Amino acid sequence: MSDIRVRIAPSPSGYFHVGTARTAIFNYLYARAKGGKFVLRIEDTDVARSSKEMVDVILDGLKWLNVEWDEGPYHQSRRQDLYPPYAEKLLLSKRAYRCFCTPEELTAKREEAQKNKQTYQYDRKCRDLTDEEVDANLNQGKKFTVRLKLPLEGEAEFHDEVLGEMKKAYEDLDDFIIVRSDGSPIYNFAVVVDDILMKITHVIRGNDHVANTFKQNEIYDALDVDRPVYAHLPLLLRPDRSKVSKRKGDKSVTEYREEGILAEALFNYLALLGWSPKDDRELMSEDEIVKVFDFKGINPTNAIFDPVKLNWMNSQYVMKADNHTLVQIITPYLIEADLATKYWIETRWQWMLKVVEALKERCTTLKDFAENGYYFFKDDFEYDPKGVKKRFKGDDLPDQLDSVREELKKHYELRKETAEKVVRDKAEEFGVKPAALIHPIRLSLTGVTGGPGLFDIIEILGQPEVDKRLSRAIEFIRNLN
RNA sequence: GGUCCCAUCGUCUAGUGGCCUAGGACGCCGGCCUCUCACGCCGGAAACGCGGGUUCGAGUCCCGCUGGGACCA
Repeated sequence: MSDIRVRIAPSPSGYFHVGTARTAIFNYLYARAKGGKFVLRIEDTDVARSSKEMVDVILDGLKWLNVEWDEGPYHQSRRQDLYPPYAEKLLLSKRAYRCFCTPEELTAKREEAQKNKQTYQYDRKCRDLTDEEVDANLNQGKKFTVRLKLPLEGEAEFHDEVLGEMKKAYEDLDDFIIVRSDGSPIYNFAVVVDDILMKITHVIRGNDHVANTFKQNEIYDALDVDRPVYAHLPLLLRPDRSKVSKRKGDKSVTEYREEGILAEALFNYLALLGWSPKDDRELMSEDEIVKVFDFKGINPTNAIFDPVKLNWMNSQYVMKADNHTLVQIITPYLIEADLATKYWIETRWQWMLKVVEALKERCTTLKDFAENGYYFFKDDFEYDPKGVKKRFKGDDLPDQLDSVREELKKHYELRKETAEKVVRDKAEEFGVKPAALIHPIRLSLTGVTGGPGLFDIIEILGQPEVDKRLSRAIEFIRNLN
């Protein structure tokens, strides 16, 4: 057991970002790989977008992905009393100071700088106020913010496990605010205090936070607390190379889930985006990944999220999934598509296992089971027009099909071997290739030209259903002209 | 605009000075298998952004440029 403690600190927005999921996975993986603890903290100080429902979107998503946290969730909104003492401490040690500049003054200075094409920086006007001046301002009831006192020269630096040595000149950093005039903590300050209190040793997060890191380090230093180890992850990009985002319509974890992506597949795919086991393995279980997961395998380059590869990976997981499990997890999709009820499925479990077995290697997502295999549940489908044109032709066909139908009818228990023998024998009898019968029969039975092997379909459908569907098709073909 | 980061096939990546004639995976193309569709198998096209160095030797180290991204404004 190590003292390693990592965390994710998502802010709830009602949208579970794939980037958030990826960060969560990397933290989780690191904790598991190193025997540490994984803490969940909800940054819900933006009350407007932090309803219980919005928080649940994230909690449910994490649980679904099997990314279980060891501690939390802590809610930042309930921790507001914890920050002031730390600000007080910084004020006392003179590592921070009260700034009495008004928002108007500051805005004016910023605009002025902008007009002169200068980079705006706070001018540190209140940095060296005497105690008397401060008291005077306080007595007048003037509002103030708290700013951190930063070095004026030299370089801020830190080591990043992914990016290496990071440096930034202090002249590019200004005395930033850590506490607003209403006493509430600024993001960076709250994060640091929370991380200190939660004894976070490793901060693993997206590299969009590197700029924050320089500031946060200053807070750690001012507070005289050891800085954590940092690992900044590459960002997830869209195919147009911009950041994956809700606004641009990128799918959330919730949506992938609804579309029938398996949690294991998404986990696997996300773990391999920006991290590599350094060998040729791609399909890896969580356990396999945990065994070799390390910062060394993390790539610094931003990665494009490729839904096509995710789909491929998902199809691999679907194919390998256990049939019982599959029946269970596709049930909601069948119900949704109005193909069956829960009860109906439960009472035909053995039969469902066969359906799933026939379909699994042709389905990319769970939704596909309903979309590609509806004919196992409905018999009032239309015949695919292109199929009709190609397969429902020839004057002899109706009679031949009827002959096959009669022969099949002699077998109450229609096993696939039996069905195959009947069809092939009939083909020989008619002097045609088996395919000349097989294709029209498939179209008759399913309405489509593709799908599982015909004899598997016949066995699954069963005698009465096959007979019924063949009759319907024969009638249909006879009426074609 | 300022600051920081990044740079191998279209995409995800392996590669830490000679093992690279740059490997794997997705996707794409062709073939095999076959009752169709898939699966599977075999094969193919496809990359070190550019320019300078360093070195006997550079995808690998250094510099510049270009490109991309992020953060701040």
